[in-house]
Amino acid sequence: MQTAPGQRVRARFAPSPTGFLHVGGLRTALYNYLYAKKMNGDFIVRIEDTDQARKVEGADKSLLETLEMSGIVPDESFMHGGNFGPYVQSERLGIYKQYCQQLLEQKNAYYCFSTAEELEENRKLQMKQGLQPKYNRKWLPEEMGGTMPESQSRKKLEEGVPYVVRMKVPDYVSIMFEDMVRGPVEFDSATVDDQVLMKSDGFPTYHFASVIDDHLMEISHVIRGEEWLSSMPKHLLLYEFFGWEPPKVAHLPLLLNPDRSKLSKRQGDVAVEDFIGKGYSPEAIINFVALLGWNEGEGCEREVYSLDELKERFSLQRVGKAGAVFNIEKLGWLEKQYIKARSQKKIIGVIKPLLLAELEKKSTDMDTARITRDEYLGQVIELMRERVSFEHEFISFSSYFFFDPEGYEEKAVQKRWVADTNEVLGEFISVLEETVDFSANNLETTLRSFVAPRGKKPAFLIHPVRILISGVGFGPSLYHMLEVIGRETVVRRLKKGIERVPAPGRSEGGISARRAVIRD
RNA sequence: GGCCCCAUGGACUAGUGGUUAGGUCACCACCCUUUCAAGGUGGUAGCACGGGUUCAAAUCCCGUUGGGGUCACCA
Repeated sequence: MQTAPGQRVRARFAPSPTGFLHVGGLRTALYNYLYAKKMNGDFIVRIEDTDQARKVEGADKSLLETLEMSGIVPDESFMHGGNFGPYVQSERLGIYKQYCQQLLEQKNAYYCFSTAEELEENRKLQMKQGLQPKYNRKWLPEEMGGTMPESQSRKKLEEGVPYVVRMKVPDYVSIMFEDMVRGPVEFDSATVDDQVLMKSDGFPTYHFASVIDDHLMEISHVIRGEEWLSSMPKHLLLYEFFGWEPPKVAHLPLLLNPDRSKLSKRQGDVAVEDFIGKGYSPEAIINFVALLGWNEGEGCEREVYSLDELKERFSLQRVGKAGAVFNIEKLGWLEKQYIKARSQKKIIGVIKPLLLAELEKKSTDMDTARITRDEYLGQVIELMRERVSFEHEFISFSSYFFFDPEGYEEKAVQKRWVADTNEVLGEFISVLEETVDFSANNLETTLRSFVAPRGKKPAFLIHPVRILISGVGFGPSLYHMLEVIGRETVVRRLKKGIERVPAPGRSEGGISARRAVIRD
């Protein structure tokens, strides 16, 4: 995809600041960014805040922050309001007004004084007749072929009657263009309504402002969601009115809900921040979203990409046409891949603050004389990294590395305890107390040689020990777990545990009595 | 409803006239194993339908069906 020499690729992401960035927006931003970077071009962000009613305070800032956190950084920003930031349409009102005037003079646009009621009535009537609702041209000024005398129009203007400016769409013109992902697309201008360009509050509509800005900002490629495809004719007509060359366009397939409708809140989380909050990392989200509609093709079986790798490999030709369901199953898998690949140092950086906060709340068993906190954390991470999907699970799933278990998982106890379990366990505790070499290796030998003469299998002890130490029936290799936790804590927990979990049959109440004890 | 877009297993997709239709997630089984994972091996499951064109169609054309988008002084 070569561009003419001297014609720099410039792509843009143009969100409206009405809330948090959602994943569809993130993907649009990402594709724009990737394409620009791939082509050695510029990526810019433009805030489209022309709807004063829907504008949300601070949304622009949060949008930018989320993008930045994901590694998508605009190439241009400029000083306004005392800060550097992206282009903002509400600060460019004069420009739109000026171009609107030009269209008015060229008679490509006209004043429209119709009231909301009139428009509504007209719409209803047309719908009733089975027609596509469109502006009724009978209301046009006389000189534009309508019925409103010029004098009346001028009078209303002078009197300050509210008005909007509409573009005059020519009749029956075929509008064709080449979409970079969809190929040739054709519309008939007869199906295009006289779009409002300037609203009565003096703000431009999206269609008008974005065309002007794309031209003024020398945007070479407009990459946006498919929901904009049907407004292409309006935009193309505007370019023609101004005599400007339109940018190349690519309409991206939509991101879908599980029911295949356009991705929306209601059916689950859509804000990027929601996913971040749940523990998904920006890298995984970017990776995931990049693959929703794009792939390398040619038998490439790769699934994990960093942002830099995407920058290198992305291309618009490899963007698909069909909508893609945003299904988080695969995102979870990706997150796990990233955790496995992440450096220990980086994980410690994230979970150490979490851990310290936890340690504030409860007293810990961590023997800081024996080992430093970071070393200890490092060992825990090493043991747990294959078993967690999120960084925060390092804390929640391995709390027993830091605190005594608060109880013992009932199901596991029932499954692993038999009549003489506690008896054998008691003897084994004494052995552990005497064990100097508390390494995983030696612990394994010790346990095996302890159990063999008693006619038991290692599992006979392994499971109960695990449960008394951790409270749960799953976790890393027992021997390694014991080594990390350390002898003192191990022995203490076992001694305490053996009192709390009586062997079956010993207590009168059987299972229910045991339950009571366990919940103690 | 008008206009526009789309159509490979449950999800994401490879495939551009000749393939036993490939990969990833999920799912199932087995192996490994002290649990849970991870890993390994294998498996269930797909070209929406109907016509053409062609020696040959998932692939090209037409139609049907299905899905989606859009028809605001919202973007």
